[in-house]
Amino acid sequence: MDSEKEYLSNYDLGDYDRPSVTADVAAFMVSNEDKTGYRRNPGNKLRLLLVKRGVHPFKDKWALPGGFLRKGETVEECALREIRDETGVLPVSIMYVGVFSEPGRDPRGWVISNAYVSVITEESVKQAGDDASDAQWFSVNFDKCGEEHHLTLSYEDIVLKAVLTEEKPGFGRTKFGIVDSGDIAFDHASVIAAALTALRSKAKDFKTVLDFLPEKFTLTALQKVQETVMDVSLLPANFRRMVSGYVAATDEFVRGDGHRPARLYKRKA
Amino acid sequence: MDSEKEYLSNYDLGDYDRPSVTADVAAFMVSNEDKTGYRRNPGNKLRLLLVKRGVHPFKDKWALPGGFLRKGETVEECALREIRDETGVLPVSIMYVGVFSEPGRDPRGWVISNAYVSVITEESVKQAGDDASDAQWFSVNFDKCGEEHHLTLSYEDIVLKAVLTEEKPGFGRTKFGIVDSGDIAFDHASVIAAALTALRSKAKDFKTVLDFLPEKFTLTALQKVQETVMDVSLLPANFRRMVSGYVAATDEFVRGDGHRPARLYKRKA
DNA sequence: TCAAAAGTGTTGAGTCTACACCCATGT
DNA sequence: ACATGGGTGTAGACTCAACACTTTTGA
Repeated sequence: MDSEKEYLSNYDLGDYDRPSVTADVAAFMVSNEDKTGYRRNPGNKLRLLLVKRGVHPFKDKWALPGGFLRKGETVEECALREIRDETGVLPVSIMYVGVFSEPGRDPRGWVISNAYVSVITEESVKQAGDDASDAQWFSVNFDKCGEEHHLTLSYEDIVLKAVLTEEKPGFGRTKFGIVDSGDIAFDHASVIAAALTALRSKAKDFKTVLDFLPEKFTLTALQKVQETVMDVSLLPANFRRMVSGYVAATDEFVRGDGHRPARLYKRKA
Repeated sequence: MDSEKEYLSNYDLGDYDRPSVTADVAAFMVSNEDKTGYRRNPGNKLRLLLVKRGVHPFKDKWALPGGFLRKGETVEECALREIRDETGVLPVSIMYVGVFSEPGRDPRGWVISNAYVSVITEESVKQAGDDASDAQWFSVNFDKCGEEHHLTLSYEDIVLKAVLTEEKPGFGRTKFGIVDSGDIAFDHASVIAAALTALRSKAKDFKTVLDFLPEKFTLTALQKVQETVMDVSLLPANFRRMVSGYVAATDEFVRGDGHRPARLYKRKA
């Protein structure tokens, strides 16, 4: 058959040079920090999962969890597999960020990376247990100082400080150029910046914010999460009204905090 | 040196099976159709560039322009190269849509595709000339009928009708499943739907709409473009006020249309 | 003169922000 | 008693859709 012959002769994909493809995941969590005052509410911290590389290149540097795409799976399935292998939990939600294909971004050769943002609840991380000491949740700070963006990731005495520049490639999309990678492996400082920017943009929608929280939660907890992720400050009165369409009240309360008990809410159907 | 040895021995990318990577571009244009009435403004049509495949698979079917990623270029550079080769013009803007990696989406083997949306002015297309008869601008209709989405692409007597379902993969992102590909090659019906959805979402921003227009334009032309892209109807009075922050008036006017001359505007600095 | 489109003004409905205020609790 | 957070009410600012209206032209 002519069509079959031509198909096989003209479209042997083996003729072409092919890149390696990876999925890298920026997995975020909002952690309750210890109370500071004797009846103050706990502060929250935005945390990001990094793994210490055990092999070259970038041996002993910190990197986003990720790995090579396997035949028979989608890029998203690859991302989910990688994050499950690192944390033992399946993320509540996962969102595509973009593709990173600049030549030379990986010293091993021609590697293009697909970045994802993932949101994980603190609860499920605690349940899964923290077996691997080469995977840690770093607290995140990302601020704009003039033209430069400063990304600071810290875990105990480890502090990674990256300096980035914002590049507007014509369309709405924002890319980040690396001025100083701050000892973060590959171009992952740039990937983290893009992922966090995408997450902050999505976190204007309460549905995204709800993915950070367990089944039942107080409205103040919800507010603190949005404030932490987006790095803003909100008035409680207005926050409650805005969120009211997304949550349903339960008849349970949280007592014992030295003030009026807070009602627990859950996601609306 | 130990690190160098380990580097080379452990990270030979040739050990792994690798996919072929492509960039496909949904290039949109807004065309001025012939006037209907004797002093009516022209209607606009949203058009999409498709190319007729000359080889198997999907020989003689219509597909998005695109091609394989080459070593040493980014995915975006690949997309720009492909669209330039098909149209002879460089798009005003190009936006990343997403990655398509479902196994089996390409009968030639393991191929993952990166989709882009691109916006091209009618002017520049006319200048470049329409040499290749295997590349044509199809008018686009994309409507939601109950649960189904109908994508209709037509050029002269050629009509491609695809039927799609909307899949919400948890996050805000929308994916489209193919019920009937309507003789569109590969999974490009799904890619087109995703690209158009992304474009419509971006077209709420006037900066995106301005990319469809030449340097100087009337506010009514601008309004028609937004209405065409987003498939909505707007009140002129309100549109003018909303857009006023994005445009600057010139002292030129368009005369000879049987009504009051319209002032020409340009993009604001 | 008249239809068509260009362009301006205004009104009322709704939304958002900031603030004032009361409630309930554990120490 | 009182600090603390939970929770409600509301006045003023602001935004926006709808509509009324005037202007300018070519046929």
